[in-house]
Amino acid sequence: MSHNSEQEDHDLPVEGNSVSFSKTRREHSTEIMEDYVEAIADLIFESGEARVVELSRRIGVTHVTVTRTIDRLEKAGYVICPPYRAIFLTEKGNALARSCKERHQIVVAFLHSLGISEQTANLDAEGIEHHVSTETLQAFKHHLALLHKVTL
Amino acid sequence: MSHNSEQEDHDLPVEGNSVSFSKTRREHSTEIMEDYVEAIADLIFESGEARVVELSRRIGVTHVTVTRTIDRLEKAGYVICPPYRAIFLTEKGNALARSCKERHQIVVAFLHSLGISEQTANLDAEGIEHHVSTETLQAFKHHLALLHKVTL
DNA sequence: TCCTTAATGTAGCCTATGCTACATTCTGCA
DNA sequence: TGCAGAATGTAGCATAGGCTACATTAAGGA
Ligand SMILES: [Mn+2]
Ligand SMILES: [Mn+2]
Ligand SMILES: [Mn+2]
Ligand SMILES: [Mn+2]
Repeated sequence: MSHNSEQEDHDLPVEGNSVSFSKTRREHSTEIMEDYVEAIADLIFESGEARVVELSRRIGVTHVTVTRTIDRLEKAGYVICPPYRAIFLTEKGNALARSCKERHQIVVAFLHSLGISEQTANLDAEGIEHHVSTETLQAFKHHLALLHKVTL
Repeated sequence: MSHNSEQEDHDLPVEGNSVSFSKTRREHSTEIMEDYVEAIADLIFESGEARVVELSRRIGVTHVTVTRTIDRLEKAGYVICPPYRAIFLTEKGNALARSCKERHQIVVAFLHSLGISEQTANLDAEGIEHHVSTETLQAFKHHLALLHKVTL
C-alpha cells in the first residue's frame, strides 16, 4: 500500500508502457477493499447487519482472512468494528460502497447488453469492474443509453 | 498458487456469490505471468532478446522483482533463464504469449471501438484483459466484426 | 441459570510481490 | 589486455492476503 508506485528514481525511469502496469497494480491494491465494502453494504441492506461469518461465506475465504482485511479497512477509515459486534460502515465506507455498487451494476448491464449470459456477465464483472476508468465507464453508460433508445 | 481455491470443506460452503470472487482471485494469480511472457515475447521480437533490465523498465518494477518472477516462470515451465544470459520462452511460454497478445489486442480494439481514447483503451486493457472469459472475448470479437461490416 | 455451540479472536505458517543494499559477473573500450 | 560501469545475482525486509489450529466470548435453549 505504501509503495512508491510512481518512481522517478535513477533505477526506474518511467517509460511509456510501464504506466499501464502501474495503474493495474494500483487497482489491485484497492479492489479487495472495494469488494468488501460493497459486500458489507449488501449484507446490511439484506439482513440488517454485516457479520464476519456471513462475509466469509459471501467472499469464499475463511473468517480469519476476513477479520484481518476488516482490520485494514478499519485503519483506512472505511468501517468500524467493535469486538464481537457487527461491522459498521463509516460515511467514507458508505460512499465507496455506493459508487462501487453502481459501477458494478453498469459493468454487468453492459456485458449483458453484448449478448453475454447473465452468469458470465456476473462472473467477469467482478474482476473487470476494478480496472474500468471513468472514461470507459462513461462509454459503457453511453452504449447502454443508445441501446435503450433503439429498443424503444 | 497452491491454495485450495475451490473448497467444499466444512468451514467454507461454496455459496453463489463466492464463485465470482474465487474466479477473480484465480485470475490474479496468473495475470503477472501472462503480462511477463507477453512482454518477453515483445522484447524478443523488437530487439532480438529479452533482458532483465529491459523487462524491469517495461513493467516498472526493480530488476530484483523481475528476477524472482522469472524464477517462478521458469519453475512453471514458461521460460528458460541461464545465469547472466537472456530470457528464452519455451514452447509453452510462446503459446501463452501468443494467446495473451491476441486477447490483449482484441480488448484494446474493442474499447477503442466504443469511442474510448487510445490512451485510456491501452491503460484499461492491461487490467481488464485478465478477467475476460472466453464467452466475453467472443462477444468482443463479434461486436468488432459487426462494426467492421457496418463500416464497409 | 448454566452450558453447549456458534461466532469471534489470535498465533503462527505460507506464497506472491514489492523494495533497498550490496556482491558478483560480463562486456566494451581505452 | 585491463578495468570501469552495466547487468545480474543475492540477502534481507515489508505488506497483502491466503491458510490451520486453537483460545475466548456471546447467546440461546434446557
Ligand atoms: Mn470485484
Ligand atoms: Mn463488485
Ligand atoms: Mn484484476
Ligand atoms: Mn495485463
